Amino acid sequence: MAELRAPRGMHDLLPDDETLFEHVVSTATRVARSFDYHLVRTPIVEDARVFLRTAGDDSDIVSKEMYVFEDRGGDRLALRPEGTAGVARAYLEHGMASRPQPVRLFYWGPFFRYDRPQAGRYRQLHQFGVECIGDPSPEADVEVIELQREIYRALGLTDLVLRVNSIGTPATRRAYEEALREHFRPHLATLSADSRRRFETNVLRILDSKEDAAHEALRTAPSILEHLSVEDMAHWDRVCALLDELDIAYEVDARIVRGLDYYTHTVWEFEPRAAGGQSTVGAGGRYDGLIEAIGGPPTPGVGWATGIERLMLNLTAAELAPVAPPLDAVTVPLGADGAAACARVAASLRAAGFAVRNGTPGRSMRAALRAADASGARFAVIIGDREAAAGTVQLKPLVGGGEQVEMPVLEVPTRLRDAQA
RNA sequence: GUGGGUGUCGCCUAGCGGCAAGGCGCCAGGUUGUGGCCCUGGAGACCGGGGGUUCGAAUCCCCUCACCCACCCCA
Repeated sequence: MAELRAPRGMHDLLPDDETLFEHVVSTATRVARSFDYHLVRTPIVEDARVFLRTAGDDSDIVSKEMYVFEDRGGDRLALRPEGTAGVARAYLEHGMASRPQPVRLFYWGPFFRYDRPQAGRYRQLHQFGVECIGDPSPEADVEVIELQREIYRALGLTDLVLRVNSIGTPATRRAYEEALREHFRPHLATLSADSRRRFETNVLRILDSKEDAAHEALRTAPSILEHLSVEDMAHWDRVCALLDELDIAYEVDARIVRGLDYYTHTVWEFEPRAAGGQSTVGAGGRYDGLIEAIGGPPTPGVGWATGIERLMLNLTAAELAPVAPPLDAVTVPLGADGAAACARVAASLRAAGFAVRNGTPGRSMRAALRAADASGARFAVIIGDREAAAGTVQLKPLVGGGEQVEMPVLEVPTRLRDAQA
């Protein structure tokens, strides 16, 4: 066992996994671009206040999961635990409110949560997310949900369940919280300690509790949907109607309240049908109060994030992981002149767009061909001193049938291209 | 933070008081410059770490660390 290891809950992404990671990111990127969303890269580190002011003091992210540190200049910084607050900060800082609204952005990269690791849960995780900022309409909510669903579909994940809810505006939420308190007050003695604490700090999140999930008080709790104002209800009804219009299947789940305080109106989650522990693949919501919370003008926004590692787990389980594209050729150098010629031929083939490994010089032909075979390359390009002197190569197909052919160096790119078709 | 499980070459596994084995992978060979299958050889392990019991510990006991799984919560 190596003495030095990657930090707890953080992982090296080795070449085999990287193929899948790249597949997820490139697929999501392609779909997002097709909806006119554009990549934004914000720093991995932010002023801690960006998250402290937005996520809510009782959110798990702030209360126990954030990596916070002081830099050498005494600034209080945080490794970003989620993406929306940083993107909102960038929107504000760069005056994106003066661009045509809404501003459609996507991002991907690492996020950090100081959490106890387990299957599908990491201290450094990667998310892909989108934000649609500056449009208060239900149409924007449904656009980002549709975009999310299209990404899952493009990846081949068609068995995800979409659960949707509305948590209204802060005003209706406050009224609902009062109703919830009245409902839970008589049951306080029998609820878990965690729920009793939430009763004071954030009563909504009692509904989140799995510890008390079977408690009678949770089953009989009033639904937030019954407490929506007329305006909230209009927004919610429109979201449902648009989802129906687009044939996006969903289930209404009044217990989804989201872990972060900044959400308003529509909130949702995508989960595999065979739900296990850490199963949520992606989740999102509307966050009309967030930009105000970090010092900007009232600005509506809606977005979601999806866990790249969790997508990778689901794709692997469903055998939807792609195989890496094969190497086009490996050179087999024999002798000093052959080695020099191999390097030149490899360079010219790469310039022509092929992926070429230059074979290790000094090996026996047997060993070199074994290595070429193990690489999975389509062709071996054999050059010994004889071929080097003649300006030719022995082009040997490594997969399927096909005879080895000696040909001038200049003909090799054409042959490789023909063989691709 | 709370439970449970597991630690033996790079990976997977056997051994469960008496010389640490095997498979995969890696390297080199199997007579001239030709891969896969097969065969031979090689490198690679202070058996997670520390302490104890014993003539003798990978093996039994204690402590510790790490990882995994689950809870909590979430991506």
